[in-house]
Amino acid sequence: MHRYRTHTCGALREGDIGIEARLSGWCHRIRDHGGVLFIDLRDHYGLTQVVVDPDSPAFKTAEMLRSEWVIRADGKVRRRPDGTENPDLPTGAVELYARAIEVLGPAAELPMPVFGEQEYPEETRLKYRFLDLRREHLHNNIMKRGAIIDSIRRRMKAQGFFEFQTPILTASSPEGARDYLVPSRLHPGKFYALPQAPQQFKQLIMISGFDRYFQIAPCFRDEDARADRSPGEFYQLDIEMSFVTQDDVFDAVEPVLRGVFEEFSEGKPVTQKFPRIPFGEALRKYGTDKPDLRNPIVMEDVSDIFRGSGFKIFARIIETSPQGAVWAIPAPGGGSRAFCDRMNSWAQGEGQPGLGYIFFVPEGGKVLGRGPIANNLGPERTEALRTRLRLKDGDAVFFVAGEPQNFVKFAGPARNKIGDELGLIKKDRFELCWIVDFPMYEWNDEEKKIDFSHNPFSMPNASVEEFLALDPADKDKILALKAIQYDVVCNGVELSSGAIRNHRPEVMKKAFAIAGYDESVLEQKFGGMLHALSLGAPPHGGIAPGIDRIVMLLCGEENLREVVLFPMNQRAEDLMMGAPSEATPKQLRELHIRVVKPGQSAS
RNA sequence: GGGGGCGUAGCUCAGUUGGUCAGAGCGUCGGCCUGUCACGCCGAAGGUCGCGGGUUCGAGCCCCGUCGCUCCCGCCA
Repeated sequence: MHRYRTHTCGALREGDIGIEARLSGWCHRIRDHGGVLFIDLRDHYGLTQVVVDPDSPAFKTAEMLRSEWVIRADGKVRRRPDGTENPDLPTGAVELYARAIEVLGPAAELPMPVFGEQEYPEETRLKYRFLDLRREHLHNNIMKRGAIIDSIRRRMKAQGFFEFQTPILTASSPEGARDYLVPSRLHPGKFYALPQAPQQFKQLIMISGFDRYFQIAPCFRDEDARADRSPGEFYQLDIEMSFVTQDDVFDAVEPVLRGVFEEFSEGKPVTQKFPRIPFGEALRKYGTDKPDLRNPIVMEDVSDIFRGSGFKIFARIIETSPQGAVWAIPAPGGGSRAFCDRMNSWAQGEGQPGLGYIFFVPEGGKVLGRGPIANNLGPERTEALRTRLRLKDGDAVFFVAGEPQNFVKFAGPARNKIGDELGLIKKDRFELCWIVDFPMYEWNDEEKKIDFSHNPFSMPNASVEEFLALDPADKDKILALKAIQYDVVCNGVELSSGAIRNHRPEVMKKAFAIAGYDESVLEQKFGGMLHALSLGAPPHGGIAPGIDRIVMLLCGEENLREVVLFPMNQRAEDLMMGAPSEATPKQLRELHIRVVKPGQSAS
């Protein structure tokens, strides 16, 4: 007989009745009836009930056992007595009638229980992550994560992609995040950077003559966390292809994403053909470049209705500012003063002056708009609004006004809030889309200069000749320029960003010049890359969907920590391992490093 | 760096206008219990009400500061 087990705790069935079995696992739950004692023995595979009678030689040991002790139990598999079967358990028809129990790993009193679903503070859960991971919920999430990654690999390989490994100790990459630095022992005063993404490497792999690269790649960024953004490190499905257009990238990636979502969505519908929404349209309709398409609300510009109207606040905004506009957020079913007032106070809580509204009620066979805006706007214009937005009695419409570039930051959340409050969001589905035609540049109003809008390594959507001919002074033309860059969005979560790369050194130099960077800056920071591009680079492009976010969505979680094995807390600390920690003087000496803490003097 | 929310037993939380307000459930420990599977019953331990200061005859409750957790903004694909 094996030292520890003949079966796992999820294995025994009716067909095993009568055999001698040996199980090892954790004491999940112990029920002591004085005479007879039940132990739910748990391992990775499942749960089996172990029964110990007073006349069993194991009884004395069994009485000492506590939750989460690791034991080995030997005995005969027998049918549970009539009426005591547990249909909720795959092993529920049988039990192990214990003859011998060996304690393999006793447990001190637990800081948090494994049994049960009681919520525990994040801090405790992270410090004792191994206990939390024993719990069914997290355990399942992590296993699902592994299965999702397996599926992604399988799908990528089936499409002719090949997995490469890229360095972890490297130099800074083109993304704009803060780097994690690693001091060099051999080169005093010099540092490696951990890759923010294998961006330059994957491009170099294409320049090296390979094709269809992918990697489940660790990425390191020293930036602050969010619920959907891990501090420090995360994983991307990093992809790059040569001789491709944007359509080729979409054709390669869309089936992988759709396939993996369908495989793990547990029956929830998944978008079959991802719509392609231009960046500008996304802002206009949804107020964000990562729209949640489960929310049916589509905003509309209704400036013309307010222009010169009796509602002076909006009329004046449209008159006085060349960009001034009024957008309508239709709210089907929101047609009550109580709801509109509630949204108004929500807006004020968000730091807005308020959220204007009209709500529609039936009166004398007609539908009338109510509220201060309707009163000032007059019945004709109110009716024009209502028909344009296809609203009926019992509905409402909210307004955001000002310059769109300023109010979209509020309009998007308002659309989400209204959709959420009114129950309009079709949960239980995965709505994916591409966001395309990102602007290449944007205006930096603080520094009064043109900046890269996103990744400076994207190809501008113009011919080489056109682009090189751009006059840096022609601000409007430059700001109207699009990059061949795209995002994938699912349920309002940005999964990924990608681009056709700028593989022409002269275009790259021009692109940086427009953003005000001297050629020497480019040479200094990306000289290696530039040089590589000048020695025969294929047109290439790719994308890098966030693995953690995909898993989070498919597990139905709101926080990445629920799908990462050993996550750090929001302040980028590993409470279990105690990272970061101070280095010893010897380590620092070898690295030629002297630590100056905030408030200390360098001397 | 900034803003919001939270902080009472190991955990989840209650605690009224400032006046028996140091409480419940779960967990832990002890006792009883031969068919439970959220076992049941009895009992016990467990608290600087995050910390510091202030107002008050009196503070878990009000005020100021501070720390921690969390969500968001900045930042970041």
